[in-house]
Amino acid sequence: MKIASWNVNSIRARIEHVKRFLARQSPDVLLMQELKGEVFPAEIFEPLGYHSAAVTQKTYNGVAILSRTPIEVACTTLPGDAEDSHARFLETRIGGLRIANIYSPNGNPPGSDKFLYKLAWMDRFFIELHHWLADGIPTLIGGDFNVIPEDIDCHKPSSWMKDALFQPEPRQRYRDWLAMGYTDAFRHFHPEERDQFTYWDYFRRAFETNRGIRIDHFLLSPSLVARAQSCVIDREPRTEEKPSDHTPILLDLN
DNA sequence: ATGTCGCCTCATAGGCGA
Repeated sequence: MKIASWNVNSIRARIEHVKRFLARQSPDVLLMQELKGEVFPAEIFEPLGYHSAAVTQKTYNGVAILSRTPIEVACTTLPGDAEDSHARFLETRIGGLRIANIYSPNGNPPGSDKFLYKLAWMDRFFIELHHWLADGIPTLIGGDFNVIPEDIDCHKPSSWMKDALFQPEPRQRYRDWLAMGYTDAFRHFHPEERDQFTYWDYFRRAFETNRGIRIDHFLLSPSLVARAQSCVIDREPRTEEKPSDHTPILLDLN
């Protein structure tokens, strides 16, 4: 089972990119983030053999899942704050797995209300992860986590020191999730590998010079680790015309 | 501070979020 995750930075602007990715990689499941629009074009993907489920809002955020097999939607909001209307969370069941798609808050600049929202969102997600461990359903979480886990996950730590994605508080929360028992799939297969990124700024020729960060992740519950065969970053979509600033990660599961 | 995208509107330029 091949599962991919990709922050497309507007589904409308990236339809042709996504179609090319599906044709080339033929994933069984694709998680997408930052749809940036109220309407999700499910009709585009049906003829290509994909079921879909989406959580959207106007202008901002938005997450969707494509799957070759039917999707059962379990939850469309992150529990813990009834006032929270951001489209950032989609929990599903696909083929006996819990597959959750998240778009964790960016939180810039540090110290702002947006930063506090990021930390609160991550605290709420911790509680959800805790419940999921307890119920024993094999669980895969994928998405844009907006966290640079370790120094080797960015080209140059000093350039990210003032960025919300690199602050001690969100990084500690990500480590708490790992300490709870979840495995960062990419690091599981590439424990020491440097210069492996999923996001590059549009400016300053960041992609051409590989000055990026690794912020798109797959987390595996303990029961899934032995079933994971590989986890790689596919840089090809980032080389195309008018690309998203992110590129997909891919997980192969037995 | 800046660079570059994509979205939206008190819309064809500028603000916001990333």
